[in-house]
Amino acid sequence: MSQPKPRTTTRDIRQANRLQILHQLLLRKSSTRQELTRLTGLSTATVAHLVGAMLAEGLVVETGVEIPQIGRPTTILALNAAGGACVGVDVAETYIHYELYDLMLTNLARYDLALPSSKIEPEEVVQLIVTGFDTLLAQAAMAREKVVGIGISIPGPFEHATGVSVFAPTWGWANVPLKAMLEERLEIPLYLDNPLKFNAIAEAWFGGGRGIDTMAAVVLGTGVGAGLVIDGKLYHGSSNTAGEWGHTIIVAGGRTCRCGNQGCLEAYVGAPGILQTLLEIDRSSPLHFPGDQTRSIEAIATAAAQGDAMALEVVNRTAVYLSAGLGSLINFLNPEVVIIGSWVGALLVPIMWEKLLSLVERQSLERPYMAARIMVSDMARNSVSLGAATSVLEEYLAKEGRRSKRRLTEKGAER
Amino acid sequence: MSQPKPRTTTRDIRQANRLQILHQLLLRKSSTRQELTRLTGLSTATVAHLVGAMLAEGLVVETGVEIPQIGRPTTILALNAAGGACVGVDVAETYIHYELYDLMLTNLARYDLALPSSKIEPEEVVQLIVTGFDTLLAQAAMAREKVVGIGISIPGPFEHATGVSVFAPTWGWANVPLKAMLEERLEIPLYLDNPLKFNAIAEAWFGGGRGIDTMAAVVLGTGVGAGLVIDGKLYHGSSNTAGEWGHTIIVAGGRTCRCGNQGCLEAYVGAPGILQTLLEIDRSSPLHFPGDQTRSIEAIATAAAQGDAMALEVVNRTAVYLSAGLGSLINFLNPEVVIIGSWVGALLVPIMWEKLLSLVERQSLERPYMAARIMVSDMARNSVSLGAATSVLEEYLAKEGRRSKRRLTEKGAER
DNA sequence: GACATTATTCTAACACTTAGAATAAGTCTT
DNA sequence: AAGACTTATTCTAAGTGTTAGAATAATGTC
Repeated sequence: MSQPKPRTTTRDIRQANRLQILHQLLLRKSSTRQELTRLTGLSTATVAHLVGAMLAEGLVVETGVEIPQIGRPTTILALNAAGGACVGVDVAETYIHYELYDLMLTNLARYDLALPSSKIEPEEVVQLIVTGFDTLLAQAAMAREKVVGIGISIPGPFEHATGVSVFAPTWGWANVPLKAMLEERLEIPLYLDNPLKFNAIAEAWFGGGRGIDTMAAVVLGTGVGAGLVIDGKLYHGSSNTAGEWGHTIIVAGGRTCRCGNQGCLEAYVGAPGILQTLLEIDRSSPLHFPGDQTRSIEAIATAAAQGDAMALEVVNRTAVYLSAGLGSLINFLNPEVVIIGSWVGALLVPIMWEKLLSLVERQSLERPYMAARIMVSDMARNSVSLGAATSVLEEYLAKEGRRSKRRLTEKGAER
Repeated sequence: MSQPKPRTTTRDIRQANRLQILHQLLLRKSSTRQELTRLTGLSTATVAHLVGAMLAEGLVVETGVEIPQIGRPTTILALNAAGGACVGVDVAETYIHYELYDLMLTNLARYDLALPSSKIEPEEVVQLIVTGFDTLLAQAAMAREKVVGIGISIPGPFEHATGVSVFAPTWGWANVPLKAMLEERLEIPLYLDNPLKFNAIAEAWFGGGRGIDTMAAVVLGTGVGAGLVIDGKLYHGSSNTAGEWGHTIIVAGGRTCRCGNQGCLEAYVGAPGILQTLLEIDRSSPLHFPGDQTRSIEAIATAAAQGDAMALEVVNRTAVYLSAGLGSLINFLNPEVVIIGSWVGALLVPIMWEKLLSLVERQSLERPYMAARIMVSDMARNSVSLGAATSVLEEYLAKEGRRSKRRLTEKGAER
């Protein structure tokens, strides 16, 4: 407020309107000027004007006409899917997942790479990203020049202002200037952030958060966290760590969490926490496969579905813990939608659904509970890669006149 | 996003710029066109233009000149404090507090009314607000016509869309159309909300939240809660109940809270919760004055300050609970500032300060903790009444051309 | 071919902000 | 007291937008 903020100008209005149109085209795959007028609330003149500019830019194409019973046919518009490509890379602790998309975010290629469980140096990760990117392009025979940007998800907090990966817990990284390192090798626009944020973006654009203003996209996997969307925008917080819901304390003085604190939600409803609950019930449970979290959680899910008492007990206790966390979240944030995602969520939450809902209802206040629609993510695709690609695409779409500006500069240089 | 939102127009830009100038004038008491240019980042032309309009409207006045060593003197500008008045009313469970302010939010009069501890009907409260308002005006010899609006804080959730007070716990109210009832009696613009929101607004404008984008204003009194400011604006949530932090669960299966749930933060760090902690330590503690919460908490504070072991134990345990709630809040919201307010906060937090900070540090992640400045509120004034008046004043200032528009309408009627 | 209907583009009006020129209001110098 | 200098404020014209309504386009029907 006291800082000399960038001024708001009429250009910002145009930009926002433009992005609104592009959003709709992305979500609906195709549309018409008339429909866009209704959807955006803009005048037909404005829509025609902006669409005209996008057609000239090559960002949008006319894909056909719709002939009505009577009257002039309506031109059908769509994003120029082939006008470029974008990439989402999900760097996790045990793998790197690469996905290539066109400008309508249709998946064109994907590629997986397992990481060794040992410590890994930043340089190695950079190298793997670079070579994996090349492999991905080769797979789809995509020209490098067509890629408008790469979104990269990295574990741990990321600082946008400096481009620094602040802390990657399992690898012991601290303050790695990852963005600069990558920029040196990949001369393409980059967008880095952590998977919670990207998952939330994917849900907001393509999942249960479509058209929703306020949402929490909860991740229930090995780790636990949330990405928050407020007023239709991803909320970063003051140092880009908002949404660290997994370290909400639900049992004062309870289990020790990997963050060093006691009683964190993650220590109860993250995969290792759930397995700990299992072992507390039965130290030698046959559902537990040491060293294989995924298999163990799957075993619990299967057994519970078949009515196994021990598995059900684990699921029920987990529901109690989870509902405490969800209730607090709903009370505090008062979101329209809460979407539960990631693999543990997908495996276990459907089994505990009824119980979970009634527990959340009990553990939250009436009004916020009534306002919140709780759901399990229905995204078929890899939400982190998709969200990463979406972020970089959004940056690309937002900036107008990329091409024409460049042309202008070239003209300027010719003189 | 799919609803036909109101369009953004250039008027909105003007409105925002106007409000920015008025904000600065309100915060600084007086300023100059030059200074406003620097503070807002607008051009001198725009500032002069907007200030010109406000002078014509009578909203701003030139209060003098500042004669520099050299050059043309600078005109000093200020809000036209005497141009109107606004009122903040804080309806609590045991009292109603009325305050009258001028347009620079300088307090002109105040008035208190004790409420009986019995149940009270909506009609009675409406009546008391109306007569109290008259008393307040009489006290300051203020003409009723000069009041531009009344901000009213009521306990429990309030629904802006319908003007309904959803639920006032102690009085057993449910879905009372309070706004309509008041509007019928007071033909003056009204703004209703609950005290958490108004306290946050007061802190954001005049307390530790000045110039801060993201903030949580925590209230530690009989009840516990927070008001959230995000991106410089009060955050309401999807059904205007965001910030219900007091019912965050910190001890799964713990104490029963008055909300019916178990283990809520409020059951541990609200005044009754703290007294329960005291009685758990010593069932017949001399620090406990049955039926007099305030006195009991004061007694604990005094005894702890003098080194009384039992009081210190109560304070320490409270610090442990409170830090769990604060840590979770800081992790989840990642605010720039956390301000602890209300009477229990004022009495006990300074005593536990060092301990509390180190506990919060331990119970939150490093980055969000480092980003958050935690502080005890330093507002001398009644923050709820002030925030209520501020809200209504802001609405008044935001709308341009109130007077001139009215004039136009009158002209229109003359024809 | 005239008419009806719907889509799209064109035109002129209107609402802003703002760079830079012009003007205003002082002090300082001579 | 006139002119130089300095800073504040206003004025002017240009630039960027949106948009209502007129004009035009494209189709089917009679």
